[in-house]
Amino acid sequence: MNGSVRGTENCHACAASGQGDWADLPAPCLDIVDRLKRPRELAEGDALFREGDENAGLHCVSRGVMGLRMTHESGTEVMVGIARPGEVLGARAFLRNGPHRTTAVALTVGAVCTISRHDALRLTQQAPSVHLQLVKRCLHAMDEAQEEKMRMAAMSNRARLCHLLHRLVAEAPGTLRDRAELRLPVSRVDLAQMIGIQPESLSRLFRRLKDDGLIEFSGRNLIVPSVAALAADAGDA
Amino acid sequence: MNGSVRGTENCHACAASGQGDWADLPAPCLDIVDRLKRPRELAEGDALFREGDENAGLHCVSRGVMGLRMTHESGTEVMVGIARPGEVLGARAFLRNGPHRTTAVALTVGAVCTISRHDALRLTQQAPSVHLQLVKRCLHAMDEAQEEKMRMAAMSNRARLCHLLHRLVAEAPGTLRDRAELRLPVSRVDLAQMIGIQPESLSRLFRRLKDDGLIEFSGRNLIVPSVAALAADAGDA
DNA sequence: CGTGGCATTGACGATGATCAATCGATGTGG
DNA sequence: CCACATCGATTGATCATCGTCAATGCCACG
Repeated sequence: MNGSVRGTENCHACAASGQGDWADLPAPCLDIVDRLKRPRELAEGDALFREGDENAGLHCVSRGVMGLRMTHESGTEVMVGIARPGEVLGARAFLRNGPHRTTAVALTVGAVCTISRHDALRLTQQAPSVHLQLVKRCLHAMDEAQEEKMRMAAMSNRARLCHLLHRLVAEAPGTLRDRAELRLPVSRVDLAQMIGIQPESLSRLFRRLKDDGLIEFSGRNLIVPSVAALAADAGDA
Repeated sequence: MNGSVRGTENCHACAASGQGDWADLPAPCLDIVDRLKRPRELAEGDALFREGDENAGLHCVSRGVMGLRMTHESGTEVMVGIARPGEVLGARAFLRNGPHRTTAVALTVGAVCTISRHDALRLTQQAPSVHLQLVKRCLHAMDEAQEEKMRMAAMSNRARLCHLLHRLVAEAPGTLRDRAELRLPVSRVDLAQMIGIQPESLSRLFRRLKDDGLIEFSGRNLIVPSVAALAADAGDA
């Protein structure tokens, strides 16, 4: 799929490809970022940082899919977010200058670029636009968190699942017209945790959606005949 | 009510009283804020701003309790936050320079101080510490939103209710030792929405907690014999 | 005294959690 | 190559819980 860009971790290409967090930075800034960054390959399951770790700087996903997990005191882990190429990770911990509150793990093979905390500090101080961009990203993330919190309280499990699938479909590349076909980047257990139900319940929900003709699936492979229908089911019901 | 009796809305006193968001601002900054602010009295039900409103500046709660609601497309309203004296409202919309995404309504009689967008802009530009403080507040709010999102997915309804009550108890004044007695600032419906269940289910949950000796209540008046026991029940189960 | 809003209760059907078993894919060792 | 163990996903059965509809109680207010 996107294995074409392997090796050439270039910020300009990276920012241009998706609508990444750095997309609307002025070109000279991107040049600096490009010089400062250190690329790193990730295998599936590799951790970028863990809950409680001191923040080591800013990370930017260049390939693959990253998962953000949070641990509850009771021990259960919950996936609270998914990051794709172009997205910045660790911005909150960086801005707060405190430890990470989430764990970032690679859900697929991929790569990230890292700017050390030291460099990032200088960068944000010299280029206020970068700082503003980071704040903007956090504000956006916060809007999402709050919206999802509301959705969690106001919508049915089925609607939440449809919404989540819709989001995954929308984010994934390779959607043509209204029909989508993709490989889910997350396990059933993670999926279940993201909408707050048990894996068994998720299985039944999946079967119902299949019975209703909304989706087809086999393992992690998912086919959505009509994305619009999926979105409609995520809105009400 | 009559402007004449309007009290001494003094930022120094306000910041000193609670651990407000302005608490660790340098004194000269507080002086400026004190001059810029315009106080306003609020009756129960008054709206400070509504979803979609352009942000008019920064608001700081000086007395009373404010509720933050969010509307889902389907029409259902959900209370997503509660603000008490010392807390700043509208910081996100101000930083983002966009419309509000929540509606702020007074849950009790109270008062807020407002700094116009124009003044606030000058202030944040001239005093970076104020800007940083606002960002810090947003980051903190985001941590809370994310944590609550996780809690929403990982914990039982009963545990979530205990957690919410514990938070309300902790925030309210007048808790002595381990026993707490307070008047809830929110209706049953709001309470139910905050943990994502129906009012009827909430009623039954309340009764169970009472049967278990965790709480006593009559209308909005709540008595918690052992705050520690309540916190314990919010952790697991 | 009646009315309307809020909270509670009951009854019933729908849904999810839990325990347990099965199935399929994958990987390992003989 | 086959047997075996393992992990993830699914299914079934059962019970607790929640949502829904309806009725009642409570209280403030006109």
